[in-house]
Amino acid sequence: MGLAKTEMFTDMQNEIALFAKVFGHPARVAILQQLFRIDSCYCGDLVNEIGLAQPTISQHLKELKYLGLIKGNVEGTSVCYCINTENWTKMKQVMFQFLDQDIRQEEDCC
Amino acid sequence: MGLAKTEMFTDMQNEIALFAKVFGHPARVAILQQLFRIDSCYCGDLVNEIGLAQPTISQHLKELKYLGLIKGNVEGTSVCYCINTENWTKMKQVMFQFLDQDIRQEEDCC
DNA sequence: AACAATTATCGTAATATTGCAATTAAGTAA
DNA sequence: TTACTTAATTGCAATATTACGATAATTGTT
Repeated sequence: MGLAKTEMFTDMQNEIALFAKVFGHPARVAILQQLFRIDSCYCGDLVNEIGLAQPTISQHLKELKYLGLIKGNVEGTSVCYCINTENWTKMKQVMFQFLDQDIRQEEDCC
Repeated sequence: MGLAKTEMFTDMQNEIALFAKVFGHPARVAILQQLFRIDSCYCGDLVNEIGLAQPTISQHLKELKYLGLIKGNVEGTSVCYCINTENWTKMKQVMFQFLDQDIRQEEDCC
């Protein structure tokens, strides 16, 4: 199939999966780390830094933008990308709630 | 292609992506939530609870087990699955470090 | 206008993922 | 042994993802 049956799951479960999926490729992880690290965040800089072809980087940026985790600001012929800190914080709350499920559990059940 | 060029990225970036990828499907999110929630965690219970076919659940369990996030204990003809709390904690440290990159950043850069 | 620089989009090939029917494997019970 | 229960594996079809060459779109420059 290759198609997740999203209608079987809760909105929260689907939201967690969507955020996780976008982090599920090392190029997007690298892009985000780079955006956090540097001030100048032009698309071309990311292409040079990461080493994938320009259309590939552009495609990854599109996915990150679609989820609202980054913003793109046109500056002349370049586009300055950066983290959307407000949405990043919201995403963190969702992911932390999921990852912190173990706070009460002390032992493995089997 | 469909093939991530993992050799271009750091071990940490690939590790983050691997963990994230396994959370990138709502069925696996649901399985993990169920394992945290209930004590009896037989494979059959998960099949009934989640509503996907048994081979599909079994396949998702295999991926979670491969990453060390769950353990499977054979009990007669059943298999009792549960969270591997030690590895879950280690995974959390990796993911938290990635997600918490914004703690110093106050404003969007553009 | 013509050209250059930068990024987005399109099209396509290769690979990965998802889901399940059918089957197999492994244990239990009669 | 035979029958039953439960879970893993196999095989396959449908869809998704990744990567990039070619091209288009946009803006700036001369």
